[in-house]
Parts: sequence; C-alpha cells; structure tokens
Amino acid sequence: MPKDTFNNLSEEKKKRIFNAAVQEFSERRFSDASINQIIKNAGIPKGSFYQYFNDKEDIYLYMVEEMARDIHGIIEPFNLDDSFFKNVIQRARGTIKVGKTRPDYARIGALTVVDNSEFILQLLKAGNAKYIEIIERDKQRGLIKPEIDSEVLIKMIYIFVFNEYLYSGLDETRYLEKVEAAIQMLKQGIAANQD
Amino acid sequence: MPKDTFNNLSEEKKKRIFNAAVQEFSERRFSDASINQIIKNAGIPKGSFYQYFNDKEDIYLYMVEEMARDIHGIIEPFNLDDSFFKNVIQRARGTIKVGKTRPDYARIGALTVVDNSEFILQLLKAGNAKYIEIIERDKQRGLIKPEIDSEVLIKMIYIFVFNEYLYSGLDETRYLEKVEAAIQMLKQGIAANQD
DNA sequence: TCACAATGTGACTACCTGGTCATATGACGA
DNA sequence: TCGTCATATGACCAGGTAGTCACATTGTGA
Repeated sequence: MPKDTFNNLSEEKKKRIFNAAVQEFSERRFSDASINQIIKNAGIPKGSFYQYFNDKEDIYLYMVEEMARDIHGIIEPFNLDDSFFKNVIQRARGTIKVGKTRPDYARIGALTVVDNSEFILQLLKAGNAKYIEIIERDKQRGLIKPEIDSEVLIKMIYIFVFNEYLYSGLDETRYLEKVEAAIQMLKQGIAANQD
Repeated sequence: MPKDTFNNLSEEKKKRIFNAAVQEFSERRFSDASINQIIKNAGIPKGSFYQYFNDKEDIYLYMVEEMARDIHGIIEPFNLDDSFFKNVIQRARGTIKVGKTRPDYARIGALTVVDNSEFILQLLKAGNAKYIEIIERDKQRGLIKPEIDSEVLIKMIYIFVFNEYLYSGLDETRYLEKVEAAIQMLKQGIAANQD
C-alpha cells in the first residue's frame, strides 16, 4: 500500500509514476524490473520513491489495482451463470480487447507466467480462486466430469493462455485461434477413438 | 562450443567446472545465472573461464550435452511405436527417475519454462520437434484427431509438466498424479456430456 | 639452455542494483 | 517573524554483473 505522502501527490504526478511503473513492468517481469528504471521513467528522485512506496511489491500492487480500475469498462466481469469454458473464452477475448488498447497491460499479465517469485505466485493463486469456484460449480451442474482436478485444469489453461500471449499475442487472430484450440482440446479431448 | 583450451584440461578439472555449472543453472534460470558464481563454485579465475568458453550460452550448451550423456542410461529413449500419450507419460516418469538421483538436472530442465530469453526459446523449440513428429504420426494412425494443433498440444503439455515439477516436483507421487491427470484431461476431455 | 608459444591469473573497468540518510526546501500555525 | 514539521533530493554505500588485459607461469621443441 502506498504511503500517505504518495496519496497527497497531485493527480498528474501520481499518473506519471503509474505510467512509469507500467512501462517498466511491461518490459520486464516483476523479478527483473528495476526501481531505478521506474524513477528514471517518472523523473523523480530515488529518495522520493521510498517516501511514496515501501518497495517494489508495494508499487506493483498499486499499479495492478489502478489497472484493474482502468480496464473495468473494457473487460466483461465473470458471468457466474455461464460455463467455465465460456468464461475462459470470454476472458481470452477480454485479454485481446485489452491488448488492443493497452498492450502494455496485457503484457504485464502475461509476464507473470515466467515469474516464479513467491510474491507473484501468491498473487496468481488468489486470482485463480474464482475460476476454481466456477469449475466446482460446473461439476455439480454436470458440465464437467467430477473426477477432474480443478487445480490442474486452471493451471494448464492459465499458463497456456499467458504463455501464448507472450509469444504470439501481437497477432490477435492467431492468438485467439490458439486459445480456442487449447480449450477445445481440454473440452473434448484429443483422442480419436472415444472409449 | 568450448574452446580447445577447455578440451585439453584434465578430466578432474573439466568435471569440476561442469559441476559448478550444474549447481548454478539448477539454482537460477539461464537468464539469471551468473558466470561469477560458476567460477566461484569451480574455483577457477575469471580469466580462465573466458579462455575456456565464449560466454554463458557456451557453457550452458556444453553442460546440456554432458547431462544428456549422463542420463542416457537412466531415461528411456523415444519409442516410436508407442502412442504420443505413452511417450509423454514415459518421459514424465523419466523426469522423476532423473529427479531422484539428480534433482539438479531435473530442475535445470524445469527452469527453462520460466525463461523467455531467445536462446532458451530456440533450445526448447528444437527439443519439441521430435514430439511434433510423433503427434503427426498418431494422427495418421487414427489415434489423435486430425484437426488437433500439434504445436498447441505439445506446448500445453510441456509447460505444464515442467511448471508442475518446479513447484511440486519434490513430492514425486503427487507430481506423477498431476501429470497423469493433465494427460488424461487432454486425452479424453473434461466435458461430461460428450457430443 | 634458451626462446617462444600456450595457458593461468586477478586486478581493473564500466555498469548495474536496492536502500539510506544528511541536508535542503517549503508550508503552515503561533 | 520564527519554529516546527512534512516532504524533496541526490550523493553515497555495499554489493552485484560481464568482460578485458597486462603480466606471470608453465610447457615444449630446437
């Protein structure tokens, strides 16, 4: 959580610092991102940074919250009545939509997939909790086989969706094709002879 | 490719350097690994390293080749008559077998999944080529649906298998369960009502 | 024995990192 | 006008990185 000194700043300066963070965290994963680079981008002195934030985690969390607020209008929220499949595809479409206007935002998300720091892992775990719920509900609704391991399922999708975005996200058509192919595979299976 | 000066070294010294590389690359992914750390582990001066290798990529490739030679006896090679599924599970079992005697080797492989440097990406692409072949063959044999995107399939499995190893690889039973769950999902699908 | 080539060596350069802290500045109330 | 307090600032510290290079040592063949 940013310190009071940060909250008292002018909107312009807060925005400048936010933009600087977005720039850095979209170029390098959290673990590799540099505070020095952020202050350089923002044009603020080193000392000020530590007057505003405790550390890198602090500004990252602030940035994520701001981003969430920003894309609130673009991305559709979870639809709890829809199936897990629909929600995932919806989300993939959302990622593309975001990627069109804010490729930096989308890349920040995608970069989490190649970060194995404890901080990022915890963040992801929290973010996936909602999906786990939906999967469990779909099991009860008879849409998903009850013996399926929800954690494995969401993990497979999550890391694929973001990994793919990292490498082919710029080509939107191709990206959506790949994601849909992946989901179709998981949905219907790849074996030709159903037994 | 190591320089001649390296090849002329005593087996003992070569082994010491190899071990030092294994230690470093099993603790940090390629991008984060430090040459300084390797020479420290090996007990050789900085200047010597550059007399033996061109750079970090050079020693990494050497290490990978040596490792491949080393686990040749442990891991079973591709069985071209077996299905893709069997080959993947075989490979996962192989990873576990290797992990038992050489957890460092297994971790070096697993760390590739969180490395998005061009160097590692190329290495992985080359390594997956054989699997692509097997998938294509299974399509012709009628074991895999012909419309399946081979690249998506192998990518999903690859990143899942290594990602999972990175986080639960130490618990072998759990790890194998997760991998088998993942493969089963892909094989038969997760949808309850087949249509 | 001598000369020359191959190899060993670590101090050094240039550059990066996160974090601290003494000092400077400016605002605000008495 | 003065004192106090919040905030701004960048020099500085300790530690890390990759790569170079002048010099020392060793080996080898004449």
